[in-house]
Amino acid sequence: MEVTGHMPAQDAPRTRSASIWDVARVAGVSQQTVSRVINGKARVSEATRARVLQVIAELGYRPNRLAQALAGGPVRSVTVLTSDTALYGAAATLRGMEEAARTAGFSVGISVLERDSGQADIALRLNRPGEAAMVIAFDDAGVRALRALPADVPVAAAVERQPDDGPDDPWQVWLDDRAAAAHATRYLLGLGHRTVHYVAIPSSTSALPQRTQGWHDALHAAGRPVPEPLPGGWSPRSGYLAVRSLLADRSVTAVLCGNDDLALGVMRAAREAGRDIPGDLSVVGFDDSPPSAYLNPSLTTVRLDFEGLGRACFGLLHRRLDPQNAPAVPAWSEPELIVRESSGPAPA
Amino acid sequence: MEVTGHMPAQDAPRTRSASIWDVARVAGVSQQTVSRVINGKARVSEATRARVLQVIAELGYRPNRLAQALAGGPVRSVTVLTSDTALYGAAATLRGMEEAARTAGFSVGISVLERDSGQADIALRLNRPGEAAMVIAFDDAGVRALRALPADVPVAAAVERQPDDGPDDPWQVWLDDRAAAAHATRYLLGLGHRTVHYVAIPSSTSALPQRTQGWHDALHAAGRPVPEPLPGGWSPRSGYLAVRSLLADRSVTAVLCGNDDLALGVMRAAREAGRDIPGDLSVVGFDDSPPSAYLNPSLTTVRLDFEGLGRACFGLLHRRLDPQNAPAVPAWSEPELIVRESSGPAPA
DNA sequence: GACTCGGATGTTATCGATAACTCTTCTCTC
DNA sequence: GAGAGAAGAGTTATCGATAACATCCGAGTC
Repeated sequence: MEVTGHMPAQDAPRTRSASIWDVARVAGVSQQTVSRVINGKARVSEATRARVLQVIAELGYRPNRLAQALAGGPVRSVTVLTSDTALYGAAATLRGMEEAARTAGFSVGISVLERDSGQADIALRLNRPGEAAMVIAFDDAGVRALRALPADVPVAAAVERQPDDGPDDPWQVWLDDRAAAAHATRYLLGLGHRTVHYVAIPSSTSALPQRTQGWHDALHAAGRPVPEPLPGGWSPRSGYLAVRSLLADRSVTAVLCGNDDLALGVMRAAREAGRDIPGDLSVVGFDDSPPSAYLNPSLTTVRLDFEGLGRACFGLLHRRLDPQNAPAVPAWSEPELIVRESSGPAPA
Repeated sequence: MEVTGHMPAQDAPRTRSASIWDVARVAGVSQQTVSRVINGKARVSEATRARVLQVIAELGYRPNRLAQALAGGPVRSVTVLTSDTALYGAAATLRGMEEAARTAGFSVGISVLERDSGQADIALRLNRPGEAAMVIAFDDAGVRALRALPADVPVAAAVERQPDDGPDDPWQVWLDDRAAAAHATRYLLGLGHRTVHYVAIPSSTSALPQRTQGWHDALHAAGRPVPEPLPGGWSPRSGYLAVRSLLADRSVTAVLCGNDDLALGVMRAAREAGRDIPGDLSVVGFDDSPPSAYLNPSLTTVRLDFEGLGRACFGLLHRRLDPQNAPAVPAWSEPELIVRESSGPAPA
């Protein structure tokens, strides 16, 4: 049997909670007045407001969000579209979004994008046409979802790439991982490494990803040889496979990885190849995921403020939905290189 | 043809997507008939059904979930209440729940419980009174939320503890980590360790947690000394702090940890204490979180099927909501000890 | 042929809210 | 003192669906 709401009042359990009508009846006013009190939009006399608020408290009344939304009330719910939440970046961004949204009184929906999810069903993931959405578009699936969203959906997105081509989309936030990658690369060069190899995460665009670009620029600017980037996936295993054959070459002394998981795989490959870290080989990751400080050796990595990014993304959406009242978009931290044990001077 | 009553506005903006009325008008039937076709509950002639379906396709009509829910339609949305999703167990369970729910056509809401969130506001996290919920109750906050939910909320929960006291709640799923902890303990004893120390995760109940219990039982049954469990938190740091002073004692040769993060901290403490793993000290974790296979040394741990648990939890909820049509609750895997490099024979 | 029966549909009420409009009162000008 | 404004509160329409009830009509029964 399905759960229905159309129960006759007689034998309905008393559990059904108070509606705006109940409040109105008890308070001796019209339900519209109750609505006014709730929303604080229109003017209500102080006496009436107090009475209504008291009745609301007594009855434990709480507005039905569905009804509010249906009636065209202010948007108070967001759906987050994200791909694989097993990845640290996406998961942390989601946490930031959820926290900010919840704090602002929004309810948060979540819908995970399959790698092969078609564009057609994206809109179906929203509870109603025009519902607000946030997209975590760090990978291809996310970017496609963002593109596939109908134009009438108010959306804000956390994206991987700094859009330096095409018109700026004011409803996007990103981390400057291009500068961060360049910084990490210069750090390694500064330790005396002749060049730096790079294991890349999958790109979300056809263009050169920002991290790859930053790494490339730094090498180029320093006049160092630029090796071919090694294509990796998201997992430790893919990092392991990407560098396994490379590490036999002792001239490879520094590896920058597109994320910490790749670095984990690279460190294992190094162990198996008999390379000492950081004596023989320096490894630097990206993300500063929770385990990285406790790895053996602990991982030098670029800390990325995904949670802050997520909060900012919601802040942006909030302003888009309600420019008048939404608070300023919170700032998030710049990427920061965290130096730990896995990196050191180039071998003599 | 004349339609009375709920006639949609003539001059509605074109941007608004099709409603059931639009479909009805184009198909030349009443909106109730469209509703019948959508829900397939009542009988509709084959010709009419075909025509309506065609119009639905043409107009790209999709039912508004909010309106359906408000009108008392079948429940098609769930809110997941969970505490800190930064923890692997909760995050993986959430993934399983989301996947299963999405596959079944449910929309998924998520609300993260703060450590100190009061009981009063739990019901406020649901979009309407009586909305379905799932609770990830692996810790104290989750358990309290589960208790605080009003009785009229259809809920299923993933809990930490096997309820062997009190009446069985048929709407709960759990992993048998008691048996798993016992198994892991026996494994270590079998390697020749005199006893096994245990670093505990925080308890979700006042009673002895299942993992602690299983560890205790195994030691007791083998007639070994039972050391005091070491209270840990959830983080690597807490594991590090919990055992730092202990490891000076060379008679401590085996440590079982309540989760992999604790194990990570324990391994670092061991490194600093100059203890070799697994030569001097065996470390076993719990969860089989993604990095554990790539740690140095790779971590022996108990694999827990959190995703399967999450899927099962949704399956249970689905059956609760719709006993007639919901598919069978999917099975999930038993805990399994994954032996890797971090454990070995007791030192001579 | 009147009557019942049940399948196929249409009509109306309802869910719980908001928006737009209306209706009273007062107060303030001139 | 009459009309303009504005505050405070009520009425009605509407959002997009489902449930309950009403209606229509052809087939079978006696």
